[in-house]
Amino acid sequence: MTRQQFRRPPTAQEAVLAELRRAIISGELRPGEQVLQDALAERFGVSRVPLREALKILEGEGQVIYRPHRGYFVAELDIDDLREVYRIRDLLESEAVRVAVPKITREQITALAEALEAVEHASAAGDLQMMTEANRRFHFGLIESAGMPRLSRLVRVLWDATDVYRSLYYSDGNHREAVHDEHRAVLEAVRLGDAERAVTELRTHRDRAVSALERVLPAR
Amino acid sequence: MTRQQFRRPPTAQEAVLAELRRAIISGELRPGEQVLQDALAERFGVSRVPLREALKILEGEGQVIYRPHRGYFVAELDIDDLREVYRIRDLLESEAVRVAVPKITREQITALAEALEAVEHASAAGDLQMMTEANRRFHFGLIESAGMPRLSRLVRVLWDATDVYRSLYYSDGNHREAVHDEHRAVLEAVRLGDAERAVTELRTHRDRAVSALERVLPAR
DNA sequence: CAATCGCTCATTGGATACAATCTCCACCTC
DNA sequence: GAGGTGGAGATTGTATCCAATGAGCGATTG
Repeated sequence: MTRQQFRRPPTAQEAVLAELRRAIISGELRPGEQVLQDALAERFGVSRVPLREALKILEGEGQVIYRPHRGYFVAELDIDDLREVYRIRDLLESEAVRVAVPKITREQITALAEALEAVEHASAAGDLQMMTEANRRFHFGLIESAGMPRLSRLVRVLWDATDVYRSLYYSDGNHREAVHDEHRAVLEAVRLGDAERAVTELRTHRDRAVSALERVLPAR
Repeated sequence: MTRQQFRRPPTAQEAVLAELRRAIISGELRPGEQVLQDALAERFGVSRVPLREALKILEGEGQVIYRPHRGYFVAELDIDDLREVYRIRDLLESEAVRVAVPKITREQITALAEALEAVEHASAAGDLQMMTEANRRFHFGLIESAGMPRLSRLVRVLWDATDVYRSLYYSDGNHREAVHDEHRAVLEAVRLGDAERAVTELRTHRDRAVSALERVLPAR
């Protein structure tokens, strides 16, 4: 028997947290909007207690802003914020790649290749959700090979903060094409064991996304 | 009238959060120990609800580990963790300094000089608590001059994670002397507008602390 | 005697109820 | 009419109570 993954969320707070993330990424909860606890709790079928605990986690990640006695508000990200997030990602991800490439294993490279293919398949099938997911597998497969758990965690939070914009970027077919080429270039550099090359390719990859988004977003 | 600062914590969770931080830094709550909610809530004179919300914040910062249905445990930091934290600090703080130095103002430099003096006075007076506080003013005065709020926030969390060890380091008079010299070197480089020099001096400053701590900590 | 089962108790998770605070707007004052 | 004042209602903050889960341990069974 292939062990069944049976992943029920063990607590309501975790289930709510997952739902909140989804709602924020999907835009159901819009930037700047107040999170009305009574309404949301009722919608999720839980009381306000687990909802508030989930919100505290999001507060720590900067996804919502907390103002005492006023409540939680979905964080707004302007261009400057986006640039800062991507700049920090550059610093952290470059380090991760420099550490990871020299010690990456065959198996890990295989997993990267698999994720890369999954991205392209999902893209071709027009399944943006699955594409986003596979894209994470690709990038974090590489990053986590560095064996720096705290760094990986920070990068994950930075990705979460800009998830809204990522799907916006992917919705354009030309962007998706560019993404595929860039991924291949990264994987090739990793295969060759050329860390600096991988760092450069990843930087190109990110910079292209930022410039595209800069053209779409409000200037502050 | 010099406007009174009147800083009562507006909510119980914030008061509890501050107390928890203090308790963790001071070692009252020891690494690995379970945070017994009933006991702590009673000790702080609040119910478990605000306590749990404060713990969620600390969970997000990595100061406590949460295991569903089992509770919260004070995070343990071994040498490898310490090295990783300092490596990430290096990446982020170096960036902050490179951005900050070219655009730092006279007033901000004056504030740095003031903080530096406060560190030395507190050190001479043997007031480690005040020294720690002034030390933060010095370092974050510089970092925040970069005008990168998210980066500043990440660095703050990294500092918090190693606060326990920082006081350990300061408790040695020789270390405190070295700290003073290193601070002056940093400030001098900032005054000269030499960002790379400041980055190097800060790296020395950090590296010295890490090596000293490596000699004290358990090897994992 | 080893392994498993099932009970008990300590502890956490969550729902409900109530207290505290903020927002908003009608009203008053000058 | 500008500015301040004082509720009313909405919303958040916290205490209390009960349910759910997990750890420990003795009993049972092969």
